[in-house]
Amino acid sequence: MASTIQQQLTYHTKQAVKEIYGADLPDNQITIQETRKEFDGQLTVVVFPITRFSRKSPEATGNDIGAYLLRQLPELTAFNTIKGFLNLSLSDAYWTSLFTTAVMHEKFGRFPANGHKLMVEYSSPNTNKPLHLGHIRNNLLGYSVASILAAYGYEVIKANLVNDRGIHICKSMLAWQRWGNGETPGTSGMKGDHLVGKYYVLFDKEYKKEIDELRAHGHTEDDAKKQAPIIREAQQMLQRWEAGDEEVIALWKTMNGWVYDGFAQTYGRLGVDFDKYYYESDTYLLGKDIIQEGLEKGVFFRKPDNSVWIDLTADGLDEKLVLRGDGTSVYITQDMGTAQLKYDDFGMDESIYVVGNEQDYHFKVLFLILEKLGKPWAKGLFHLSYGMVDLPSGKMKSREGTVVDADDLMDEMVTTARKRTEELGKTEGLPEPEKAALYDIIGMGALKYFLLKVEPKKRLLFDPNESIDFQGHTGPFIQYTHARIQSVLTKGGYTQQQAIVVPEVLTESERDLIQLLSNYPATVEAAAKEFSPAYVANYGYEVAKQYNKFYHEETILKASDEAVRNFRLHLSATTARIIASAMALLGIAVPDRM
RNA sequence: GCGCCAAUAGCUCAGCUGGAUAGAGCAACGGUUUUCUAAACCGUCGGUCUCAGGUUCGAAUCCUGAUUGGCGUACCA
Repeated sequence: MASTIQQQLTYHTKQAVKEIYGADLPDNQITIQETRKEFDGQLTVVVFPITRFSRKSPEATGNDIGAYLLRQLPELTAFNTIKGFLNLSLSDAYWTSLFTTAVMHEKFGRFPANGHKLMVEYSSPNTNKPLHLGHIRNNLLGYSVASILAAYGYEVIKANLVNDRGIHICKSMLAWQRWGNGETPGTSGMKGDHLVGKYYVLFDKEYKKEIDELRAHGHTEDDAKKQAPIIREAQQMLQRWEAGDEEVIALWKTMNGWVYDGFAQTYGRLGVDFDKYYYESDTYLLGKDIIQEGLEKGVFFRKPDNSVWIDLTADGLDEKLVLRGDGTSVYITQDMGTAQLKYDDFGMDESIYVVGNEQDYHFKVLFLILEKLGKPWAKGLFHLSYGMVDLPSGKMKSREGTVVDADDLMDEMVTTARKRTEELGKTEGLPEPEKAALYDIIGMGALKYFLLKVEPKKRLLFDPNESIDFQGHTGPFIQYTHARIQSVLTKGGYTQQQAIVVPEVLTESERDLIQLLSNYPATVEAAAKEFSPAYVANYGYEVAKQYNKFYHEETILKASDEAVRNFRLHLSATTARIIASAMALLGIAVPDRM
């Protein structure tokens, strides 16, 4: 692959410093950035670091280097130095050639396979309640990061570790047994996960009531929480589950089945999928052989009560329990075992856990332990920690019913999309099924973009009273730009096969658009390295915005010159393709009309 | 107490490994359509980048300390 203009500029700037000032300029001293709009040129070399070697003013140095570069690089047409910034103008021939040889290419922005395998574990729901807005963020992040890494050349495995057992599941089961009267999704008309969630909430109500009663009779809060009859019953149910009690297992299977049906619907609407499911009911006993291994290696130690610990105080952390005195697992025991299992199954080079930032400490400890155990794959583990989605009233809590339900929110988004679109009269004459599909694309696009445009680690505020926007820096804005381009292409009779003719001279908005489009691969790369879909989201917005500017400034179909018309159609088509490609990395569909 | 994370316009957010006068959107106000989709475009208004020091030719960005907020520090998951 030919070297980029940035690489050439770096090289020749070094040469210039060597020839003119007789000094070696280290690579990290060379900064090349895009020229700010208010100045002439497209690329800028920052000359301050060079003045150390030139012993001249920034302006004089810039002029020296600029003159040298102008002689060496035929792509350059002019330069100017302002306050220590050497602004370079590249010829229109350079930009059009960049466009036809690279940007226009079908696979522009997709990297060749790099031979590395990577797992993204995300979603990982509990099967005792429906998904809420926080889960949507998790799912979209996981799906998008997986797509971005695949585009960057990884072989990606999407995994979902389902938390399908434990005391929280037994709570729903017990409440259903007690108050359900045999209610099923079929008899109630409720989506399975919502039905099960209803009983989880009922359990909690009863539990709270019992706690209050006990406290009224003089128990301490801690004691009341342990002694409440209903929680004891749930614990007994968990023991029966672990003992393989047929009745409990049957109920567990039935109710989990309802939940899975519900989740499948929600996942389908979200457009996320998985290559591999792990179930905690299969993995919760794993990890004990690793405990043994750690004891033998002297990484772990046993306390008199028979519990097993690791001392991480030397690493600035605490002592951490890894196995209970009675020999049963804790959370981290399972996670050690599951990490080993996943590696044994796939042998991946890297493994990303998409989990909320409340578990930062847990993963820090987990990764450190695996490293101390000498697992060669431990250094490939990464916790993609994201911020919680908060409501104005604070954190969402399923037990207390203060959540924004995933299904409700999606319904609302699609309904709003329908309303907005019909107000604008955009879909008159369209058959109903097509309308419905379009509203789904727009509503989901608004929601997904809203969640993905924000840097993952930042927490997100969602105000249910303020609807998610459809104008400005939003998904629908980008979708609209795509639809608008498709409309122009259709009217212009454009086909991809048409040979491209390039004009001699570009307008500023054409040049800016080409330059922006040419940044697509670098954006994908940055997003992949930082595991941040936000880069791609914001890039898509920039492209749409720049295209709209171009669209308003120039006429396409009625361009005076046939070559210009042809070129602008190709430029539009390429813009649409890159928008569609970038949005696909976010799991956002783009319509051909809206 | 200790640890991790965040703090940028009234609100929601960008700002890449330090680089020019800190940028978008929303909200408010004004303008643009007999011409390719006005979910658009252009303009006005809006900032002591939480504070105080430090490093540097240069700091929203790096370092130290404080303040505020979130999370964690469970033999819960």
